[in-house]
Amino acid sequence: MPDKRVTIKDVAAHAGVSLATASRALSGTRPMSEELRSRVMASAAELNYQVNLLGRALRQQRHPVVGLSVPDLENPFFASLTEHMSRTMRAAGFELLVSSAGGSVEAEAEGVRAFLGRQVHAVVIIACDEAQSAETVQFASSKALTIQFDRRVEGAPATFVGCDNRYGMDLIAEHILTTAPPAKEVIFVGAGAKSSSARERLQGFEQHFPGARTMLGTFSLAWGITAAEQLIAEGTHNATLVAAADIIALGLISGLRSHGIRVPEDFRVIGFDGIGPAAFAHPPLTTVRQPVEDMCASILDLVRADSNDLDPGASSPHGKQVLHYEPKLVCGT
Amino acid sequence: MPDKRVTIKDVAAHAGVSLATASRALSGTRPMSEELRSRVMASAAELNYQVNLLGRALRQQRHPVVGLSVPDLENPFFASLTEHMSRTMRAAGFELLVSSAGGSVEAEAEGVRAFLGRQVHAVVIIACDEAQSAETVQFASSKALTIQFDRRVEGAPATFVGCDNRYGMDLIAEHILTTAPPAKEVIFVGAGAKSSSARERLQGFEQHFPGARTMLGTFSLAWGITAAEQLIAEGTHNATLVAAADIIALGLISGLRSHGIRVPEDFRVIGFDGIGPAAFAHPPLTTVRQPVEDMCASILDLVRADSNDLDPGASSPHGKQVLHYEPKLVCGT
DNA sequence: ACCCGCTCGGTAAACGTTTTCCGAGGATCC
DNA sequence: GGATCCTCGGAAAACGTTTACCGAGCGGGT
Repeated sequence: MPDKRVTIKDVAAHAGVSLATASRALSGTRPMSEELRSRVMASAAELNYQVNLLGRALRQQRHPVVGLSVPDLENPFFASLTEHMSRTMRAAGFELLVSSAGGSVEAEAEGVRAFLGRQVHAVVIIACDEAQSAETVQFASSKALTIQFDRRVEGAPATFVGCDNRYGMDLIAEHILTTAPPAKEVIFVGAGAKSSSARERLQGFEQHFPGARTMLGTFSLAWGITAAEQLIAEGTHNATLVAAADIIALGLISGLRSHGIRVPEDFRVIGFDGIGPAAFAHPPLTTVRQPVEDMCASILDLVRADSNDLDPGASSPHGKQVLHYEPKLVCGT
Repeated sequence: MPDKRVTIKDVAAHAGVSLATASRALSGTRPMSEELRSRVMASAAELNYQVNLLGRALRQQRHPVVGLSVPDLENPFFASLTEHMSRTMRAAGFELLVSSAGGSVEAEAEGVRAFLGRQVHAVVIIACDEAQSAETVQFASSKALTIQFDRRVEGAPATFVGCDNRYGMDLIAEHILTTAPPAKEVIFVGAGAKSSSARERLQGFEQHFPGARTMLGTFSLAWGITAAEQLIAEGTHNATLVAAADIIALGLISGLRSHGIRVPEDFRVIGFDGIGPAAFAHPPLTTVRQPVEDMCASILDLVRADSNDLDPGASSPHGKQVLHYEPKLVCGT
């Protein structure tokens, strides 16, 4: 049985002061006599008052909220990113609005529109589709500070924050070449070119292993399993599998092991991302871990910088900017 | 370079009509001459106008938004629930606000307060802690329609939607007794009693296997692995392991297999929840699947019913209500 | 000719805040 | 004792909408 709505007007009346005084007492905007302040506070507590953030945001013309659009929460990497963003933003006094596109470009667009309609301070978007999400990113950029995260789309004037996928592949290649017999075949199990990360990881791999075999599917457990079965069906006995994401790598391992194949003795599997389950696998998956905390902190910095951007022109240019973070190799075996 | 803010006033001026007309043209509240309407629409498009939902919500005194508080997005079951809720609510015209507590009761409380401050239409909460979250649920109930999801707390006047954990355990027990040699030891690997689901599943198990061994940890992959190693260290060779959640079951399997133990030949593992990766495991994990879609639909119904609750007294009582949904057995092996 | 009712545009109030401006009262300084 | 400054409370405007109310125009029924 929800209360009747109680507004600051009720609090003011109950405490016998004006609206202005009540507002100042509650928000501490201006110093005031201790006696009055505590009287207002007491009234607020008694009436179970809670500020209406909509009214506040409307009046103040700012809304300490950032919207995060992710392609799909069922992907543990994105779920983890969301969790980290939530923590980071909350600690800095920003609320996080999350919208999952569920893989649909339309849902993504709708989610971002809802963010903008709610006057979010910034939009952080992990684009669904390198091509089709461009319009949405463009639109968001025209309305609010927009930051692309993890996946980049072409030609949008929005700062990008993500990890250096090429460098990650350098690390993986170096690891393979220094620890494995080069005679072993190296196969890339990646994802189709719908996202910049899929593309960059593939390109990074091809640069180090020109002519090597590549198998492309989606960023999912299911694809890893399918790829494993395909390899087994073909009679491949022994190889180093480089997965474009941990979730694929886990699928590969599951698929291989369920057919009695030993990992890492027969097949070696290497991942990318550094999600939690990878570390818990036995033996732990060798992967390159994205510095998620650093990237979130970087996004927070961008948001904060824009917050203080009340003197236009005096701060960082609003143009495109690319912030790459270096992943680190995490050796499991 | 974000636009100057463009309001409906600008659109009205540009189209040469009054605010009221502009508003009516855009929202279609009242029929009007086609010529005027299209002129307003054209102006809005040209100016790249987008409605300010804060102003609208303030005026209309309703905000088609529901807030969802989850304990931890890194748990794939909750991530999946979130994904489903997002889809369900979006399709019905409600926006979903997500807050992850990251396991912290304080963060949970803060998130819910933020929801309420934003005048959400309803709060859906998966409580972090059966005891400590009670206050938060109570508070939410006093301010808005509040629905407890999956985990219940004591004595809060909020409707509960979740699956029938006892019945799920009935299904599992029946499955075990009809398909396995009863001589095999049955062990429960669950989670501590911080949540109603952990408790109910444990109690359901104990009812069917009185005196059987129970090991309690957390709802996590790590705990599954730890438990597996503990069993191996103790020299257990052969048993049926009933996990309180798929995520624990997957940890068990991973832990067992990495020591060369065959599943399901040596150890049989059964899960609970029906998350995606369980189905993709090889062989697929036997588990009971929670009817997530039905539960989300049920929540939507509750939210909608309350939406139409403009004639107070004529509709469903706002009192406590418990909606149990029956999970279904999904046989992997 | 008159009135009724309908259509459709505008004016202004309202939603819950914050904040600017004003003014009353008191202290301080010459 | 007056001028000046500071402190602190209140009245009212503003944020961007929607919507209740009003009124003008007009067609049609008696």
